[in-house]
Amino acid sequence: MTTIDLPLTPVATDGGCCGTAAPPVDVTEARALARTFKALADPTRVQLLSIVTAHEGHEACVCDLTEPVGLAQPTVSHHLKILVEAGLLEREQRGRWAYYRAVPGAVADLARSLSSLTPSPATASA
Amino acid sequence: MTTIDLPLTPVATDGGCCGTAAPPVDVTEARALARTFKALADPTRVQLLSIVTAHEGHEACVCDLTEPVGLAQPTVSHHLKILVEAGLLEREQRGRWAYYRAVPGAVADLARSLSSLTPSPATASA
DNA sequence: ACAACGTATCCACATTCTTCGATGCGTGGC
DNA sequence: GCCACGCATCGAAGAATGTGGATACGTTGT
Repeated sequence: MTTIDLPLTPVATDGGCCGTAAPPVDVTEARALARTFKALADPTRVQLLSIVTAHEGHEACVCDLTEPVGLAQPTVSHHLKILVEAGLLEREQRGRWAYYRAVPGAVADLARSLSSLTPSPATASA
Repeated sequence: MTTIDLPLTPVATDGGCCGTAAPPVDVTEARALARTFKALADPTRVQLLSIVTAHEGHEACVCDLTEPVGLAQPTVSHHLKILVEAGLLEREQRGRWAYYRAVPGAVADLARSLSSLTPSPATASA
């Protein structure tokens, strides 16, 4: 689990020799971003998210996912759990089946946060 | 180092019970995406990319990065190498120093690929 | 109640990752 | 030529992750 308690390594308000033009991301934000990226840092999970998204009604049960990724059912459940904990998928149990669905704005929000790491092509005229 | 040789698990042209509405990402594309996401799956690397981006002239040497992230120099070099191999940073050696710079379109392209995993908010009406 | 089915959890193993000290390589200054 | 400096590579230790068999849990049907 390692629920890190934020030692908060100093982000170096101003390091030393050169000076920063704009404040970089906070350490907490970096950790949050890394945790979400870690959920997508596995080919199987990228496939799962894609397959679920491409599925009819944007939802799929585990039985639909084991064959495409070619892994055992416990492994697929494990990966799905990671995606759910990352806020990328949400689980809904209907009857005997557990349907997984992509959280609507999650991926778009992640893409936005990702773009915030890079400078806007016009912001820095230098 | 397990340079996987593309066993290419079948992406299940049509799995079985439900049927897919649109073709999900290819296994090769999923692997490529996962590899790039893995480069950002560490808080230190997210910080490094952000710090380099926020730096004067969008470039920074290793000596500017060790203090902000609070890690030893070999560790920072290791993380930087991973970011370079992921195509997110590029290295340029000027004199004694190695300057790292963010590849201009890399992050934006990654954000675009990320958005391609989720259905466009207008593409899927029903 | 019992059996069958779909999923999640538990446990163990193999692989990978993160980290840093020691060291080697290339550059610049004397 | 020699030393100082910045950085990369090597090697190792500890932690985290991916994987699947065995199994428990909840639901459905008889």
